Amino acid sequence: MNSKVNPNIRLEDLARALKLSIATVSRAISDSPRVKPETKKRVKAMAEKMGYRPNQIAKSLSSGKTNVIGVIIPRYDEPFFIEVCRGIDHIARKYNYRIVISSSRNSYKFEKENTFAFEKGVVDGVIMSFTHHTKTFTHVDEMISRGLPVVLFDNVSSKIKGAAHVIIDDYESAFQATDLLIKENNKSIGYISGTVMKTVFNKRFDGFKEAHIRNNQVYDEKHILNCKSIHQEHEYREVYNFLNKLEHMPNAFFCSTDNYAMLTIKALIKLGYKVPRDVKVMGFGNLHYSSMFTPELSSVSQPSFYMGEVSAEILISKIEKDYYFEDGKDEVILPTKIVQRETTR
Amino acid sequence: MNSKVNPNIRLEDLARALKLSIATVSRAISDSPRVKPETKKRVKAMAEKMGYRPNQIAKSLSSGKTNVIGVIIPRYDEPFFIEVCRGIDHIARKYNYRIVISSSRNSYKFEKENTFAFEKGVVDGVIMSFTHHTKTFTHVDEMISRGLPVVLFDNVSSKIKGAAHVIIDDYESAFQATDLLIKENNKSIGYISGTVMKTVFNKRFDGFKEAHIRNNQVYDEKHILNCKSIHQEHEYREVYNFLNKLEHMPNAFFCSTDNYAMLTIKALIKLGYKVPRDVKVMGFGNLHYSSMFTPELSSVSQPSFYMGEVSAEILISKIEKDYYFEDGKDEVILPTKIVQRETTR
DNA sequence: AAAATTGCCTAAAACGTTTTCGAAAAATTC
DNA sequence: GAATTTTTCGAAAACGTTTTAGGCAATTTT
Repeated sequence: MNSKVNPNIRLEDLARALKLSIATVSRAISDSPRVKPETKKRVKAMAEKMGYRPNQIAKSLSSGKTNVIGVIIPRYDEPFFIEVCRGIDHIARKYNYRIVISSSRNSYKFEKENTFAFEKGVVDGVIMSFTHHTKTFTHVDEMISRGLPVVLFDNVSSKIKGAAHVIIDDYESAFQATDLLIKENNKSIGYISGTVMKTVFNKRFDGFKEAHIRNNQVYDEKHILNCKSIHQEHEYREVYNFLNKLEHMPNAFFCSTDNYAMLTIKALIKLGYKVPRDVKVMGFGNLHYSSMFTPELSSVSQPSFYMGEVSAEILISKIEKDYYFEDGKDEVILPTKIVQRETTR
Repeated sequence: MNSKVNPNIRLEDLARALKLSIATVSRAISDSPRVKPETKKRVKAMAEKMGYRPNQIAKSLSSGKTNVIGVIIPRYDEPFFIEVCRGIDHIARKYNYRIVISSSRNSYKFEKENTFAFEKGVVDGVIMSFTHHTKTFTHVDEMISRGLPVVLFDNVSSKIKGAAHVIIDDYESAFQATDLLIKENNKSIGYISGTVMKTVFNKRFDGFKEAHIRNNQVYDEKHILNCKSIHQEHEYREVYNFLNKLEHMPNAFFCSTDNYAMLTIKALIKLGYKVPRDVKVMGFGNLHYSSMFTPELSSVSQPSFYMGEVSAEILISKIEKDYYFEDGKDEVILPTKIVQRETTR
């Protein structure tokens, strides 16, 4: 069912028009040294004149390369992931790659589907971050064993060998943030986060605990919330109810996400507290709207755009130079930075 | 340079193992009625056993279909576009398509590049929204004339024939929003927006004006701001300075975007005004974080997700059924809804 | 002047499918 | 049991490239 309807011109048409062979035309187009400059000129002029555009599909089939990078993120509607994608895209373009973004819609099943879709020689490599439901990794192992370069970022797993990891030090960052809150004389600090299924959240909580231990301060279990809801509205109710039932309100909250920080602030205000006067709040992620929020949000700044850039650089070097990090060195840890704005002042 | 390294198995391997022809195996895999059920079973069992996965590239080359939809948006970091993409993706999956999202990074040059990349038989159709710098449309005309189905959404142009348009009635929506503000007894209303280059902004301003005319109310030219900046920070300064210099503060502002609404509120609060007590604010877009904002933002709700869904439905029907809207009927106008939350109470 | 080298080009195979055309086998009809 | 129809399968062309292997002419080396 090859629709002869669109009159796309092919190498063969150029060859005929120029009285050359297809091979020569192909080589001329791709600037091979094996064709004489004058001929190249002729070919290129004719290609321009006839409006020739190479058929990428045929190219891919023949060369085995697609110049496409597959990206799998847990969801589209989290600005962090979009920022990472922007970073990936930025580097991809630089090296003449395009990216295909797939969302797992927070489901292990869809994530697996996405990896299968990417296996089929449609992409040259894959950059991905796991959903927090992902506990087995055979789908990734399969990609790797088929020779597809893979780079993992953000929510990764150390169980996977043969893929590079690009992460931040969640533990250390959370430690620093909490340490700062403690040093600024907040005697009791709460922690608000999401599902305990997500390993990054656990690491952040570990950092939170460690900061308390090292400063000889104790936190109250009653001040810890791990939301179970998924939707914004429900999460807000959960946070609100939690805060509402507290007998004693902490001086500050460390939230594992800017989103939770915003919900927390909103609930605090509803409950009649002033932020930061009565309660201070520290977020995590430093999304671009953190600074638009009123009051402006203090946050652990995660280099999301840069994280995408680094992931893409590594992936492309894997693809092109067949260059693999040796074992143990395949982990890149990106620095974070605490940005103090109004909510902790 | 076909790397024999990955042992992907092909139809030929299946055929050999089953002592059948490639043709039969191909047909069995794709459930053609021309092969006996029993043979199908055998083929499918063997395919499963040997881990066969069809090569999509070869499939595309042969069939002339890629099952990929190209999406071009002005920028990644605007939640509205991401929402639209989610909608597109939702429908695309339903019909077994994948989407490739490209950002024009707010540049006409990149937009054109993106359309060229999509022309090359890599996609079956294109869904796009223009940057506000886009004034000529030959790149789109070229796609259409090559037989590539195109659907335009949001920021479109009526100059383009042969592409469907999916839009909201910016004029009417802005009219309704302003009308409501007037009816609720706001005697003077300001308007805060972005560059006048963007036609949707102009239409929204027209609606704003019309509501005044019909209600016999006048607005003050001094209360109109069209920001020229691009970056958040600068825009905020611009809004702040504008408000700061106002001799007389209006009772309410209609903002052409939720983003502007947030900046406006932030500036108002900084200047010591209470929202909504002193000044009311109405946004446009109803992004998912409008409700997380404190105070919660009133906004014209734009069905962004749905807009994506509709665009995808139209595109796919164009692709599959060769079904084209007849002239004049190729425009779908989606309804908006005013969501009153705290900032106008 | 013969031999070797270089520069420029071509024919044809290969990539892995789909699909057309047709043939053989099986089932049905007379 | 022959003729017809239906079912089932196979050979080969096609999709548009890249690349291998090689050929011919011009140039350089012996």
